[in-house]
Amino acid sequence: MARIKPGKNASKKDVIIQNAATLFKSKGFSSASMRELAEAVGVEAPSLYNHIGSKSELLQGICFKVANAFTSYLDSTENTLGKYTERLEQIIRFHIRMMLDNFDEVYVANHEWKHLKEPYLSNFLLQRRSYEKRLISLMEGGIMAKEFKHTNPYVAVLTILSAVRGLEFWQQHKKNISSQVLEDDMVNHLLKGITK
Amino acid sequence: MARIKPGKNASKKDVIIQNAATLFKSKGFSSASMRELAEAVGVEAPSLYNHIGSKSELLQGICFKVANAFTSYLDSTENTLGKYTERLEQIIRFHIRMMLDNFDEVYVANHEWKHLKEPYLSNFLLQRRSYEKRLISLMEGGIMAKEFKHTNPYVAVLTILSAVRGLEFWQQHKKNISSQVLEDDMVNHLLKGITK
DNA sequence: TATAAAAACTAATAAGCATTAGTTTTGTAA
DNA sequence: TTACAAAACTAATGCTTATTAGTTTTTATA
Repeated sequence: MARIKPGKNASKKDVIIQNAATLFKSKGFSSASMRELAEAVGVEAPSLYNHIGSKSELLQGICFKVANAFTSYLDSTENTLGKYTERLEQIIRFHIRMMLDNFDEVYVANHEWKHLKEPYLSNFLLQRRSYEKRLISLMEGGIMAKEFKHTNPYVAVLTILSAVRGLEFWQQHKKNISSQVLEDDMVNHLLKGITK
Repeated sequence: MARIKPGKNASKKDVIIQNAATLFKSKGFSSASMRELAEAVGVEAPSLYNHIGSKSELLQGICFKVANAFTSYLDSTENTLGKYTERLEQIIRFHIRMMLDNFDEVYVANHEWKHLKEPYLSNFLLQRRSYEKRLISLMEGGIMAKEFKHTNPYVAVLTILSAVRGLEFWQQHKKNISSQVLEDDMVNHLLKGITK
Protein backbone atom coordinates (compact mmCIF):
# COMPACT_ATOMS: atom_id res chain seq x y z
CA MET A 1 0.00 0.00 0.00
CA ALA A 2 2.37 2.66 1.15
CA ARG A 3 6.11 2.70 0.91
CA ILE A 4 6.85 4.13 4.30
CA LYS A 5 4.45 3.14 7.00
CA PRO A 6 3.06 6.11 8.81
CA GLY A 7 4.14 6.51 12.39
CA LYS A 8 1.71 5.60 15.09
CA ASN A 9 -0.36 8.73 14.66
CA ALA A 10 1.31 10.56 11.80
CA SER A 11 0.79 9.99 8.10
CA LYS A 12 3.57 10.92 5.72
CA LYS A 13 1.64 14.06 4.90
CA ASP A 14 1.71 14.96 8.59
CA VAL A 15 5.45 14.43 8.65
CA ILE A 16 5.82 16.78 5.70
CA ILE A 17 3.65 19.43 7.34
CA GLN A 18 5.59 19.30 10.59
CA ASN A 19 8.90 19.58 8.76
CA ALA A 20 7.47 22.44 6.75
CA ALA A 21 6.50 24.28 9.94
CA THR A 22 10.02 23.92 11.30
CA LEU A 23 11.58 25.02 8.03
CA PHE A 24 9.21 27.94 7.44
CA LYS A 25 9.88 29.09 10.99
CA SER A 26 13.66 29.10 10.66
CA LYS A 27 14.02 30.45 7.11
CA GLY A 28 10.71 32.13 6.39
CA PHE A 29 8.18 30.87 3.86
CA SER A 30 9.68 32.54 0.81
CA SER A 31 13.26 31.58 1.54
CA ALA A 32 12.40 27.98 2.31
CA SER A 33 12.67 25.77 -0.76
CA MET A 34 10.88 22.57 -1.55
CA ARG A 35 14.30 21.00 -2.07
CA GLU A 36 15.23 21.78 1.52
CA LEU A 37 11.92 20.47 2.75
CA ALA A 38 12.41 17.29 0.76
CA GLU A 39 15.86 16.84 2.23
CA ALA A 40 14.48 17.23 5.75
CA VAL A 41 11.82 14.62 4.99
CA GLY A 42 14.30 12.33 3.28
CA VAL A 43 13.05 12.22 -0.32
CA GLU A 44 13.60 14.08 -3.58
CA ALA A 45 11.61 17.26 -4.06
CA PRO A 46 9.15 16.01 -6.70
CA SER A 47 8.18 13.10 -4.48
CA LEU A 48 6.58 15.53 -2.07
CA TYR A 49 3.87 16.13 -4.65
CA ASN A 50 2.61 12.60 -4.22
CA HIS A 51 1.35 13.73 -0.82
CA ILE A 52 0.67 17.43 -1.02
CA GLY A 53 -0.72 19.80 -3.60
CA SER A 54 1.66 22.72 -3.41
CA LYS A 55 3.93 24.77 -1.21
CA SER A 56 1.11 27.22 -0.61
CA GLU A 57 -1.15 24.46 0.60
CA LEU A 58 1.34 23.64 3.34
CA LEU A 59 1.22 27.19 4.63
CA GLN A 60 -2.57 27.18 4.52
CA GLY A 61 -2.72 23.98 6.52
CA ILE A 62 -0.46 25.36 9.21
CA CYS A 63 -2.12 28.77 9.50
CA PHE A 64 -5.68 27.48 9.72
CA LYS A 65 -4.86 24.68 12.10
CA VAL A 66 -3.55 27.28 14.53
CA ALA A 67 -6.35 29.76 13.92
CA ASN A 68 -8.97 27.06 14.46
CA ALA A 69 -7.35 25.95 17.69
CA PHE A 70 -7.66 29.44 19.16
CA THR A 71 -11.17 29.93 17.89
CA SER A 72 -12.28 26.58 19.28
CA TYR A 73 -10.90 27.30 22.69
CA LEU A 74 -12.60 30.67 22.80
CA ASP A 75 -15.85 28.95 21.84
CA SER A 76 -15.41 26.52 24.71
CA THR A 77 -15.14 29.34 27.23
CA GLU A 78 -18.12 31.22 25.85
CA ASN A 79 -20.65 29.49 28.05
CA THR A 80 -18.75 29.47 31.31
CA LEU A 81 -20.43 31.55 33.96
CA GLY A 82 -17.30 32.61 35.79
CA LYS A 83 -16.12 36.13 36.31
CA TYR A 84 -14.48 38.10 33.53
CA THR A 85 -11.15 37.95 35.28
CA GLU A 86 -11.27 34.18 35.40
CA ARG A 87 -12.19 33.83 31.74
CA LEU A 88 -9.47 36.25 30.71
CA GLU A 89 -6.93 34.40 32.79
CA GLN A 90 -7.94 31.08 31.23
CA ILE A 91 -7.54 32.49 27.77
CA ILE A 92 -4.14 34.00 28.52
CA ARG A 93 -2.98 30.66 29.90
CA PHE A 94 -4.21 28.87 26.80
CA HIS A 95 -2.26 31.26 24.59
CA ILE A 96 0.89 30.72 26.63
CA ARG A 97 0.56 26.97 26.46
CA MET A 98 -0.10 27.03 22.73
CA MET A 99 3.08 29.06 22.29
CA LEU A 100 5.11 26.62 24.36
CA ASP A 101 3.62 23.36 23.06
CA ASN A 102 3.13 24.13 19.37
CA PHE A 103 5.88 26.63 18.89
CA ASP A 104 6.79 26.07 15.25
CA GLU A 105 3.26 26.14 13.93
CA VAL A 106 2.13 29.10 16.02
CA TYR A 107 5.25 30.97 14.98
CA VAL A 108 4.58 30.32 11.32
CA ALA A 109 0.93 31.33 11.63
CA ASN A 110 2.00 34.56 13.35
CA HIS A 111 4.78 35.46 10.95
CA GLU A 112 4.11 33.98 7.54
CA TRP A 113 0.35 34.36 7.04
CA LYS A 114 1.18 37.27 4.77
CA HIS A 115 2.20 34.79 2.08
CA LEU A 116 -1.17 33.06 1.99
CA LYS A 117 -2.90 33.33 -1.35
CA GLU A 118 -6.43 34.51 -1.86
CA PRO A 119 -9.00 33.64 -0.76
CA TYR A 120 -7.14 32.12 2.17
CA LEU A 121 -5.44 35.36 3.07
CA SER A 122 -8.75 37.17 3.42
CA ASN A 123 -10.32 34.34 5.34
CA PHE A 124 -7.43 34.17 7.74
CA LEU A 125 -7.56 37.89 8.43
CA LEU A 126 -11.32 37.79 8.89
CA GLN A 127 -11.03 34.96 11.36
CA ARG A 128 -8.34 36.76 13.31
CA ARG A 129 -10.27 40.02 13.32
CA SER A 130 -13.32 38.20 14.59
CA TYR A 131 -11.28 36.60 17.36
CA GLU A 132 -9.92 39.96 18.45
CA LYS A 133 -13.39 41.44 18.51
CA ARG A 134 -14.63 38.72 20.80
CA LEU A 135 -11.76 39.38 23.17
CA ILE A 136 -12.50 43.08 23.09
CA SER A 137 -16.12 42.35 24.02
CA LEU A 138 -14.90 40.29 26.93
CA MET A 139 -12.71 43.17 28.01
CA GLU A 140 -15.56 45.66 27.71
CA GLY A 141 -17.76 43.40 29.81
CA GLY A 142 -15.12 43.23 32.50
CA ILE A 143 -14.72 47.00 32.49
CA MET A 144 -18.46 47.55 32.82
CA ALA A 145 -18.62 44.98 35.59
CA LYS A 146 -15.87 46.96 37.31
CA GLU A 147 -13.57 43.96 37.38
CA PHE A 148 -11.12 45.75 35.08
CA LYS A 149 -9.85 49.29 35.20
CA HIS A 150 -11.33 51.90 32.94
CA THR A 151 -9.00 51.70 29.96
CA ASN A 152 -9.20 51.47 26.22
CA PRO A 153 -10.25 47.86 25.59
CA TYR A 154 -8.45 47.70 22.25
CA VAL A 155 -5.19 48.70 23.87
CA ALA A 156 -5.66 46.18 26.66
CA VAL A 157 -6.33 43.28 24.30
CA LEU A 158 -3.45 44.29 22.08
CA THR A 159 -1.11 44.49 25.02
CA ILE A 160 -2.08 41.05 26.27
CA LEU A 161 -1.98 39.29 22.90
CA SER A 162 1.33 40.87 22.00
CA ALA A 163 2.96 40.07 25.31
CA VAL A 164 2.00 36.42 25.00
CA ARG A 165 3.13 36.28 21.40
CA GLY A 166 6.51 37.48 22.55
CA LEU A 167 7.11 34.04 24.02
CA GLU A 168 8.60 33.24 20.65
CA PHE A 169 11.73 34.96 21.95
CA TRP A 170 11.69 32.81 24.99
CA GLN A 171 12.69 29.55 23.40
CA GLN A 172 16.33 30.07 24.25
CA HIS A 173 15.66 30.36 27.95
CA LYS A 174 13.34 27.40 28.13
CA LYS A 175 15.77 25.41 30.19
CA ASN A 176 16.47 28.06 32.79
CA ILE A 177 12.91 28.53 33.99
CA SER A 178 9.93 26.26 34.34
CA SER A 179 6.89 26.70 32.16
CA GLN A 180 4.75 27.05 35.23
CA VAL A 181 6.71 29.96 36.68
CA LEU A 182 6.77 31.63 33.29
CA GLU A 183 3.04 31.21 32.87
CA ASP A 184 2.20 32.42 36.37
CA ASP A 185 4.52 35.42 36.30
CA MET A 186 3.28 36.58 32.93
CA VAL A 187 -0.37 36.20 33.89
CA ASN A 188 0.26 38.15 37.08
CA HIS A 189 2.11 40.88 35.26
CA LEU A 190 -0.63 41.32 32.68
CA LEU A 191 -3.44 41.27 35.22
CA LYS A 192 -1.88 43.05 38.18
CA GLY A 193 1.09 44.98 36.87
CA ILE A 194 4.70 45.10 37.85
CA THR A 195 4.87 48.03 40.28
CA LYS A 196 4.07 47.53 43.94
CA MET B 1 25.73 66.63 -11.09
CA ALA B 2 22.79 64.42 -10.30
CA ARG B 3 19.83 63.62 -12.46
CA ILE B 4 17.21 63.93 -9.80
CA LYS B 5 17.90 66.52 -7.19
CA PRO B 6 17.68 65.15 -3.69
CA GLY B 7 14.77 66.36 -1.60
CA LYS B 8 15.44 68.89 1.08
CA ASN B 9 16.95 66.38 3.47
CA ALA B 10 16.91 63.11 1.57
CA SER B 11 19.47 61.89 -0.93
CA LYS B 12 18.37 59.46 -3.60
CA LYS B 13 19.93 56.71 -1.54
CA ASP B 14 17.70 57.72 1.35
CA VAL B 15 14.68 57.55 -0.92
CA ILE B 16 15.66 54.05 -1.96
CA ILE B 17 16.13 52.96 1.64
CA GLN B 18 12.78 54.32 2.72
CA ASN B 19 11.03 52.62 -0.18
CA ALA B 20 12.88 49.42 0.65
CA ALA B 21 11.64 49.58 4.24
CA THR B 22 8.06 49.94 3.06
CA LEU B 23 8.42 47.15 0.54
CA PHE B 24 10.23 44.76 2.88
CA LYS B 25 7.54 45.40 5.47
CA SER B 26 4.65 44.60 3.19
CA LYS B 27 6.09 41.64 1.26
CA GLY B 28 8.95 40.40 3.40
CA PHE B 29 12.62 40.68 2.45
CA SER B 30 12.82 37.50 0.39
CA SER B 31 9.62 38.08 -1.56
CA ALA B 32 10.46 41.67 -2.33
CA SER B 33 12.27 42.01 -5.65
CA MET B 34 14.65 44.68 -6.78
CA ARG B 35 12.38 45.17 -9.77
CA GLU B 36 9.51 46.10 -7.48
CA LEU B 37 11.73 48.40 -5.47
CA ALA B 38 12.90 50.07 -8.66
CA GLU B 39 9.33 50.58 -9.77
CA ALA B 40 8.46 52.20 -6.45
CA VAL B 41 11.44 54.52 -6.79
CA GLY B 42 10.70 55.22 -10.44
CA VAL B 43 13.73 53.77 -12.24
CA GLU B 44 14.80 50.51 -13.83
CA ALA B 45 16.24 47.89 -11.50
CA PRO B 46 19.90 48.10 -12.55
CA SER B 47 19.89 51.86 -11.96
CA LEU B 48 19.50 51.22 -8.25
CA TYR B 49 23.06 49.92 -8.22
CA ASN B 50 24.37 53.38 -8.99
CA HIS B 51 23.36 54.27 -5.44
CA ILE B 52 23.50 51.11 -3.38
CA GLY B 53 25.70 48.05 -3.19
CA SER B 54 23.20 45.24 -2.91
CA LYS B 55 19.82 44.17 -1.66
CA SER B 56 21.43 42.83 1.51
CA GLU B 57 23.04 46.17 2.19
CA LEU B 58 19.61 47.78 2.29
CA LEU B 59 18.46 45.39 4.97
CA GLN B 60 21.63 45.97 6.96
CA GLY B 61 21.14 49.73 6.84
CA ILE B 62 17.59 49.48 8.09
CA CYS B 63 18.27 46.97 10.87
CA PHE B 64 21.27 48.76 12.35
CA LYS B 65 19.73 52.19 12.11
CA VAL B 66 16.90 50.92 14.32
CA ALA B 67 19.14 48.97 16.67
CA ASN B 68 21.41 51.96 17.15
CA ALA B 69 18.48 54.24 17.91
CA PHE B 70 17.37 52.01 20.77
CA THR B 71 20.88 51.54 22.09
CA SER B 72 21.57 55.28 21.99
CA TYR B 73 18.42 56.10 23.90
CA LEU B 74 19.22 53.55 26.56
CA ASP B 75 22.69 55.07 26.85
CA SER B 76 21.14 58.48 27.36
CA THR B 77 19.06 57.26 30.31
CA GLU B 78 21.97 55.45 31.92
CA ASN B 79 23.11 58.42 33.97
CA THR B 80 19.77 59.74 35.10
CA LEU B 81 19.36 59.51 38.83
CA GLY B 82 15.62 58.98 38.85
CA LYS B 83 13.82 56.05 40.31
CA TYR B 84 13.67 52.72 38.51
CA THR B 85 10.00 53.15 37.77
CA GLU B 86 10.64 56.46 36.07
CA ARG B 87 13.44 55.13 33.93
CA LEU B 88 11.43 52.10 32.93
CA GLU B 89 8.49 54.29 32.03
CA GLN B 90 10.70 56.54 29.91
CA ILE B 91 12.06 53.57 28.04
CA ILE B 92 8.62 52.10 27.40
CA ARG B 93 7.43 55.44 26.08
CA PHE B 94 10.43 55.66 23.77
CA HIS B 95 9.68 52.22 22.38
CA ILE B 96 6.07 53.17 21.77
CA ARG B 97 7.02 56.37 19.99
CA MET B 98 9.60 54.58 17.86
CA MET B 99 6.91 52.11 16.79
CA LEU B 100 4.51 54.88 15.89
CA ASP B 101 6.95 57.27 14.24
CA ASN B 102 9.25 54.87 12.39
CA PHE B 103 6.87 52.05 11.79
CA ASP B 104 8.22 50.60 8.56
CA GLU B 105 11.84 50.49 9.63
CA VAL B 106 11.16 49.15 13.11
CA TYR B 107 8.88 46.53 11.63
CA VAL B 108 11.55 45.41 9.20
CA ALA B 109 14.21 45.30 11.91
CA ASN B 110 11.88 43.20 14.07
CA HIS B 111 10.78 40.79 11.35
CA GLU B 112 13.44 40.51 8.70
CA TRP B 113 16.75 40.55 10.60
CA LYS B 114 16.85 36.81 10.02
CA HIS B 115 17.89 37.44 6.44
CA LEU B 116 20.96 39.46 7.37
CA LYS B 117 24.19 37.89 6.19
CA GLU B 118 27.17 37.22 8.37
CA PRO B 119 28.81 38.93 10.09
CA TYR B 120 25.90 41.36 10.31
CA LEU B 121 23.51 38.73 11.58
CA SER B 122 25.74 37.87 14.52
CA ASN B 123 26.41 41.51 15.30
CA PHE B 124 22.75 42.35 15.24
CA LEU B 125 21.88 39.52 17.61
CA LEU B 126 24.73 40.44 19.94
CA GLN B 127 23.56 44.02 20.06
CA ARG B 128 20.01 42.98 20.79
CA ARG B 129 21.05 40.51 23.45
CA SER B 130 23.14 43.18 25.10
CA TYR B 131 20.21 45.58 25.06
CA GLU B 132 17.97 43.01 26.69
CA LYS B 133 20.52 42.33 29.38
CA ARG B 134 20.72 45.98 30.26
CA LEU B 135 16.95 46.10 30.61
CA ILE B 136 17.02 43.01 32.77
CA SER B 137 19.59 44.68 35.04
CA LEU B 138 17.31 47.66 35.34
CA MET B 139 14.46 45.38 36.27
CA GLU B 140 16.56 43.55 38.86
CA GLY B 141 17.58 46.88 40.38
CA GLY B 142 13.96 47.90 40.67
CA ILE B 143 13.05 44.61 42.27
CA MET B 144 15.84 44.88 44.83
CA ALA B 145 14.85 48.49 45.54
CA LYS B 146 11.34 47.18 46.17
CA GLU B 147 9.89 49.39 43.47
CA PHE B 148 8.87 46.35 41.45
CA LYS B 149 7.19 43.18 42.56
CA HIS B 150 9.26 40.08 43.13
CA THR B 151 9.00 38.40 39.74
CA ASN B 152 11.26 36.82 37.19
CA PRO B 153 13.05 39.77 35.56
CA TYR B 154 13.42 37.97 32.24
CA VAL B 155 9.71 37.38 32.04
CA ALA B 156 8.95 40.98 32.96
CA VAL B 157 11.27 42.42 30.32
CA LEU B 158 9.97 40.01 27.72
CA THR B 159 6.39 40.90 28.54
CA ILE B 160 7.04 44.61 28.21
CA LEU B 161 9.10 44.46 25.03
CA SER B 162 6.63 42.13 23.37
CA ALA B 163 3.61 44.17 24.31
CA VAL B 164 5.14 47.29 22.85
CA ARG B 165 6.23 45.48 19.73
CA GLY B 166 2.64 44.47 19.23
CA LEU B 167 1.87 48.02 18.22
CA GLU B 168 2.64 46.82 14.73
CA PHE B 169 -0.92 45.49 14.73
CA TRP B 170 -2.21 48.82 15.76
CA GLN B 171 -1.62 50.69 12.53
CA GLN B 172 -5.14 50.07 11.36
CA HIS B 173 -6.70 51.76 14.38
CA LYS B 174 -4.41 54.75 14.35
CA LYS B 175 -7.20 57.10 13.41
CA ASN B 176 -9.64 55.97 16.08
CA ILE B 177 -7.49 56.73 19.09
CA SER B 178 -4.86 59.33 19.85
CA SER B 179 -1.22 58.35 20.24
CA GLN B 180 -1.21 59.90 23.68
CA VAL B 181 -4.09 57.80 25.00
CA LEU B 182 -2.54 54.70 23.48
CA GLU B 183 0.81 55.45 25.04
CA ASP B 184 -0.62 56.27 28.45
CA ASP B 185 -2.97 53.29 28.60
CA MET B 186 -0.29 50.84 27.58
CA VAL B 187 2.24 52.23 30.06
CA ASN B 188 -0.34 52.03 32.83
CA HIS B 189 -1.30 48.50 31.91
CA LEU B 190 2.30 47.30 31.88
CA LEU B 191 3.21 49.04 35.13
CA LYS B 192 0.03 48.71 37.16
CA GLY B 193 -2.00 45.92 35.57
CA ILE B 194 -5.52 45.73 34.31
CA THR B 195 -7.46 44.40 37.29
CA LYS B 196 -8.73 46.72 40.00
C1' DT C 1 3.61 -15.61 -7.11
C1' DA C 2 0.95 -12.26 -9.92
C1' DT C 3 -1.46 -7.79 -9.84
C1' DA C 4 -2.26 -3.16 -8.94
C1' DA C 5 -1.59 0.85 -6.61
C1' DA C 6 1.30 3.97 -4.17
C1' DA C 7 5.27 6.46 -4.02
C1' DA C 8 9.75 6.92 -5.21
C1' DC C 9 13.00 8.46 -8.93
C1' DT C 10 15.25 11.33 -13.11
C1' DA C 11 14.78 14.80 -16.42
C1' DA C 12 12.87 18.78 -18.03
C1' DT C 13 10.23 23.30 -18.16
C1' DA C 14 9.39 27.92 -17.71
C1' DA C 15 9.66 31.67 -14.89
C1' DG C 16 11.90 34.85 -11.76
C1' DC C 17 15.85 36.41 -9.35
C1' DA C 18 20.02 39.70 -8.18
C1' DT C 19 23.51 41.49 -10.41
C1' DT C 20 27.13 42.95 -14.17
C1' DA C 21 28.65 44.99 -18.57
C1' DG C 22 28.41 48.29 -21.78
C1' DT C 23 26.14 52.30 -23.68
C1' DT C 24 23.48 56.50 -23.82
C1' DT C 25 21.35 60.33 -21.69
C1' DT C 26 21.36 64.10 -18.55
C1' DG C 27 22.90 67.96 -15.85
C1' DT C 28 26.62 70.89 -14.05
C1' DA C 29 30.65 73.60 -14.14
C1' DA C 30 34.38 75.68 -16.75
C1' DT D 1 29.47 75.65 -25.75
C1' DT D 2 32.46 72.03 -24.44
C1' DA D 3 33.95 68.57 -21.20
C1' DC D 4 33.11 65.58 -17.54
C1' DA D 5 30.82 62.83 -14.39
C1' DA D 6 26.69 61.05 -12.50
C1' DA D 7 23.01 58.28 -13.32
C1' DA D 8 19.92 56.50 -16.34
C1' DC D 9 19.10 52.83 -19.87
C1' DT D 10 19.17 47.95 -22.51
C1' DA D 11 20.85 43.48 -22.82
C1' DA D 12 22.69 39.63 -20.95
C1' DT D 13 24.42 36.14 -17.42
C1' DG D 14 24.02 32.52 -14.47
C1' DC D 15 21.51 30.76 -10.85
C1' DT D 16 17.43 29.13 -8.25
C1' DT D 17 12.75 28.23 -8.04
C1' DA D 18 8.16 25.36 -7.89
C1' DT D 19 6.15 22.20 -10.47
C1' DT D 20 5.03 18.57 -14.29
C1' DA D 21 5.85 14.45 -17.15
C1' DG D 22 7.20 10.07 -17.59
C1' DT D 23 9.36 5.99 -15.65
C1' DT D 24 10.84 2.73 -12.24
C1' DT D 25 10.77 0.78 -7.74
C1' DT D 26 8.46 -0.72 -3.77
C1' DT D 27 4.71 -2.69 -1.10
C1' DA D 28 0.45 -4.90 0.04
C1' DT D 29 -3.07 -7.85 -1.27
C1' DA D 30 -5.36 -11.71 -3.72
